Amino acid sequence: MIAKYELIKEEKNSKARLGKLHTNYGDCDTPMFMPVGTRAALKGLTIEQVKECGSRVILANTYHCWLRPGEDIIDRAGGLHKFMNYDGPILTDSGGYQVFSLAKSKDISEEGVKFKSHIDGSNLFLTPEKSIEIQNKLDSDFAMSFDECPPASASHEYLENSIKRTLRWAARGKKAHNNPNQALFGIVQGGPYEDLRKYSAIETVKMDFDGYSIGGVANDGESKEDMYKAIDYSIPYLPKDKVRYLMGVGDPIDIIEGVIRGVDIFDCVLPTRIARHGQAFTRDGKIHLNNNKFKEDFTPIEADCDCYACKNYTRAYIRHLLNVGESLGGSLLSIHNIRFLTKLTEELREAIKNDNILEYREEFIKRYEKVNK
RNA sequence: GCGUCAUUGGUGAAGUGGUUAACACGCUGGUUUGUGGCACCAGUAUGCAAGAGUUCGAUUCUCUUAUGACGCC
Repeated sequence: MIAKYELIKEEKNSKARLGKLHTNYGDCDTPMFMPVGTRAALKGLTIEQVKECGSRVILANTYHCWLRPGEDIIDRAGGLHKFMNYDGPILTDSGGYQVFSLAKSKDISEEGVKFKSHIDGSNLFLTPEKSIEIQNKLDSDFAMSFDECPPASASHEYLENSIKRTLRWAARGKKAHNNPNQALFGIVQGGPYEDLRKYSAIETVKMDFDGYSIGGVANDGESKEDMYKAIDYSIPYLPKDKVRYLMGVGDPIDIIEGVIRGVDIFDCVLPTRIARHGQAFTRDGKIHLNNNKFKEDFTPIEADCDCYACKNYTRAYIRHLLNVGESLGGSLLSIHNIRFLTKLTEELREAIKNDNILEYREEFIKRYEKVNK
């Protein structure tokens, strides 16, 4: 069975929506945040710890799994779920982002993208068909079309060609797709331009995918305004009965803004990455737990947080772990940060039910940005 | 007791008779948005053992003292 989205309720004062994703591995309430396990692992966490954070879908990366250990090995292991011991839903990225983020030199042609492995420099060639074939074997529940993820600085002219090629790639990928248990998403591109987003969205929807992603946001210093424009210009053309996924976004305020604009699911490396670098999300803004001022702070990261780290450890201890380079520090902070974002989406769902999401946003931002300033 | 050599920031250390004393670690801030990450960026010695002298000018030359290493009675 292919995962299916069910729209439950639309919030009265915004475009926010409450929904449910029915998958082979259980239902997921949306809006939802998905943590990222790039190489079929959430850095530093066991699968039990990830589950305890309240997250449902885990994202794994096609490019990284393709290079190591290789999709055939994962296939023989029984697919990603068995391989990484996760009995919940898994989403795989197409590799399009890696082409953008880690290939120093790349050769984009109609056929696909030629670039060099970040591991050994060997020549790689990724095509829409290849990306889908790998994802089919990985056996994720959600697969992404292979797209071009252009930089935020890309011109209107460049993007116009790029989104058209991405559309052709989407069609090829859809044709190649062959896994009856896997949903396939199309990706809307077009930078911050209304005409391009509209065109990309309409044409992608014509191909009738199982869900729609909004891509190309939050790249290399794109402004918040441009990100919100990208969402606002894409959403109106997406069907209500399909799930909407804003790729790569995970700053708490961006999640709130995304939900209000009609986005259902998000993923981001932010909670785990900043955790490994010593930072924690809190209601009162982001804090640097490796700061000297926490040296003798024997309180939890957040007093009223129900995560494993907050229930059992103090700021001073976590600071110590970070300070001496014990990976447990990053693990505990990852748990807290993932829990923070899943809790945020729980509250957003509640706000949608109560039709007071705009008030929720106001109060959240007021508190979140107060202490930071 | 005598002789030789050393003494530079929190640490390991480069270095020069003349505007801001290299670099590394540490420390202190910050950055991070479909994860190439124990990453990245920035700041961090008004002072070169102490005192005196030579000099226009000394951390760099000279002397004395202190401390240390090695060698000799």
